[in-house]
Amino acid sequence: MKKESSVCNCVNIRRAAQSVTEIYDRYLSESGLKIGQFSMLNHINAMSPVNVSRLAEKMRLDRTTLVRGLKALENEGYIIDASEKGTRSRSLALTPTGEKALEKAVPLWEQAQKYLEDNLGTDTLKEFTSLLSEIESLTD
Amino acid sequence: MKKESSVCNCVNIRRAAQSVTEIYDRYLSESGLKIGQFSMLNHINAMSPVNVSRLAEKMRLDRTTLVRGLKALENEGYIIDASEKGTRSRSLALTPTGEKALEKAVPLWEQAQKYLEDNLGTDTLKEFTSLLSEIESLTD
DNA sequence: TTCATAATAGTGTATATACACTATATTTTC
DNA sequence: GAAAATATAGTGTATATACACTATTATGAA
Repeated sequence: MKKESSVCNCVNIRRAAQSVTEIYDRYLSESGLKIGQFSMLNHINAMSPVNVSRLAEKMRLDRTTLVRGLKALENEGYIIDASEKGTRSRSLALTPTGEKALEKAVPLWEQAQKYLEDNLGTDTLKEFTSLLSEIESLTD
Repeated sequence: MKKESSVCNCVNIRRAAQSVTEIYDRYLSESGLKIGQFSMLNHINAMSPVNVSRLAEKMRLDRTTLVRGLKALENEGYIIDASEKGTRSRSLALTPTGEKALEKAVPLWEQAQKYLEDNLGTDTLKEFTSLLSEIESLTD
């Protein structure tokens, strides 16, 4: 009982993205992070201290998407905002707890990356990445 | 100022899926439908009368995802549930309003399909589709 | 220095997605 | 026919995503 692709390219890529998300989340599950949270922590780690707008720009996500995602990370104690009261721009950075979670997650993320590379083949994955980049550029 | 791909394959495909969604939603905007709603209406049209479980299976979406999406379509008067009171299984079908919306949306969706084909090239799009299918099969 | 403009952050609302769980109808089996 | 098993639907909660809008700080110009 083979499942056919949809005729709709949009539905197809959305389903594939969901599958990949599922794979990454499964690998990351031990760390307690979802791939989106891993990505946020990773970027904050590299950019700290960073404000929401710069982070959103770098991650190419809408700023308001990030506002919500960051809230969960703050509640879990993975990040802090070191900006002074009365100032507008935030100063986000990892807490030691956040650093630990990230350290634990990195090798799991690498396993997920390897899984995809092993299953698609290095060259295919490269082509695929290139195509994704091309597609993304359609809406710039 | 070229934007690099992320090293993370998951982030990359999620962004690309978002871009494609944006393209389709823009083409569909005149119809008042989002691509997800278009897809639901399309499937219901082809399968009616249909219950939520069979629809979810066909669309390869979680059933509970659909429950929420269908609510909006019902509120807008695009679909009705013709099942009798006290029964469990639903009997979903388009209303005349839903049919009109779908008819209006189909050519817009075709334009979006064409846009993607024109911009990626027919062969590339075919390869891409095949890759997406392969990726989706990783989580079966 | 004040007032207009920029930058920055956050909320409300909407769609998209799934998992764990509950609730009820339907079917099967003894 | 009653109990067990299965099918079906729905809710609560969580993440992911963006747009329209509001609010407030920071900056630049007159």
